[in-house]
Amino acid sequence: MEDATATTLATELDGLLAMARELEARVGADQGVPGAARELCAALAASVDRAVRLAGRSGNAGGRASVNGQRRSGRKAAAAKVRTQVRVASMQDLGPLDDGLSWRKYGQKDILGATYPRSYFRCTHRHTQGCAATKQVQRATADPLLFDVVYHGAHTCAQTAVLAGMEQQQPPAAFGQEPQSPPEEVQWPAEPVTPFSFPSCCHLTGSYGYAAAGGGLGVDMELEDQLDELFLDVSGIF
DNA sequence: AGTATTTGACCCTG
DNA sequence: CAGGGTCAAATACT
Repeated sequence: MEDATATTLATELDGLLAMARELEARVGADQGVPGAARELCAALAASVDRAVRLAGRSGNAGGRASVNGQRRSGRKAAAAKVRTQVRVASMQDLGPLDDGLSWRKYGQKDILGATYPRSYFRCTHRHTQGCAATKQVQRATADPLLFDVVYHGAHTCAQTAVLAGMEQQQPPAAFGQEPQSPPEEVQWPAEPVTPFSFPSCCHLTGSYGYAAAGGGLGVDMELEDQLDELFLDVSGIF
């Protein structure tokens, strides 16, 4: 009975942890970020990490269920859903849309009630490494400059390993010790200062009301609430 | 030539 | 039944 819930929770936490690490990495790489923000991000990552441990991945919280050859037939436990709102200064697809990972657009749908269509992205290495991460990007109806980015699932590809690993205490020379050790390329756009394309044109938005979402995004999760608070907090510091 | 994007159709869920 | 998500073929771009 509670197995499904536990599994879902573990999956959610997994996604949270990934995002926390990413956020921490971003903040840590940015020189213009106040120390308080970094501290908060570090605390966030630590807290999430602790939560993950507390949850105990006794279930099969490894990741995706099973990749059947045909269509998905029993998508029971929803994958981790993490919503992020990002505002960009220009309508170009830079900054928040490029979170350091390789995304491939696989679809676009016009959403009822929304002015702008929703784009569907999935990890480029899905066929290569079985990375089941997907994300949806949609412009807010009210603010065309405001993007709603929803992450589904967690990255299992090499890029995520590097992304999460570079922020760990592991020395930069230990890159060859990835858990999965993919023989593929593990290289980035090679940003000297900011590994993440986070130029000075994008900011996390503090205004996080549902009014901007056009009613299309209804993620009823307590985790999201907490995320909202966290992002609000971080945004306030920025 | 290979890869990423676009676009329409199909299928599943609420 | 309507809306939303994914697939797959075609097209565009590098």
